[in-house]
Amino acid sequence: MRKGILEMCILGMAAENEIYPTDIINQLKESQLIVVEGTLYPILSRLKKANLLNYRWIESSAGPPRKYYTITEEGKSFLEELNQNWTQLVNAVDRSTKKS
Amino acid sequence: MRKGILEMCILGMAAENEIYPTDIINQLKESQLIVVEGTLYPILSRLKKANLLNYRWIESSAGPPRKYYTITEEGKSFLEELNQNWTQLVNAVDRSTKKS
DNA sequence: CACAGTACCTTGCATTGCAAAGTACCTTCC
DNA sequence: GGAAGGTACTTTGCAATGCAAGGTACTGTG
Repeated sequence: MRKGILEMCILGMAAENEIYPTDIINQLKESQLIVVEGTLYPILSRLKKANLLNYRWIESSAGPPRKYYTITEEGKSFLEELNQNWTQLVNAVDRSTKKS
Repeated sequence: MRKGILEMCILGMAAENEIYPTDIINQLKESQLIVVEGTLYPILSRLKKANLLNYRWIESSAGPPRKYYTITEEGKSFLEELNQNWTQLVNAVDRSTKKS
């Protein structure tokens, strides 16, 4: 019902820039969405397995290499769907709570 | 994280009118929030057990008696909290998706 | 080489939502 | 008055989601 909110945010980020997990967590935190590793990694694996994301290893200047994720074409259309669902949910909740 | 969206809607309804389950389902459906019995009844039991809702039996003019629910004082403050959480979530998702 | 820092991954649990099936009451109609 | 059908409430078992906690592995520094 209220499925895929985090997926939506993550796919959205990957749609804009090639991005790696720690960065995703930090960006979400900036937006006040606290997400931890144990939440994020399973989502990324799921999205990869579903062909919505791809990744490649890129070496870091300081530290171990990182998995940089990018969105696939399939991911883009799924993202649109999620965006629509989200908008509908917000509207529906709005209607249901603002009803005098 | 995105907890209590349905709870919020249901508590919100009970805060306005004494209401019974089938009515809740219908009103939510009008707002485009599809909720089925298997979802609703456990929530109502939970809210009752947590002292956020009360109910009383009222006989129907046609059919079996109904459980009419009302919100408690405790429920009202919890509802405010849920409303705040919801607003924050909407803002957070908004920030995270509309970036650049 | 030991240590600290960064990054990735897994396991097990609690919560949430749903499909499906079940129980009980009430009215209608023959 | 009893069968049928509608309304209402309830339970069970499953799938998905999010998280805490713990674990592995790579890299630079002293």
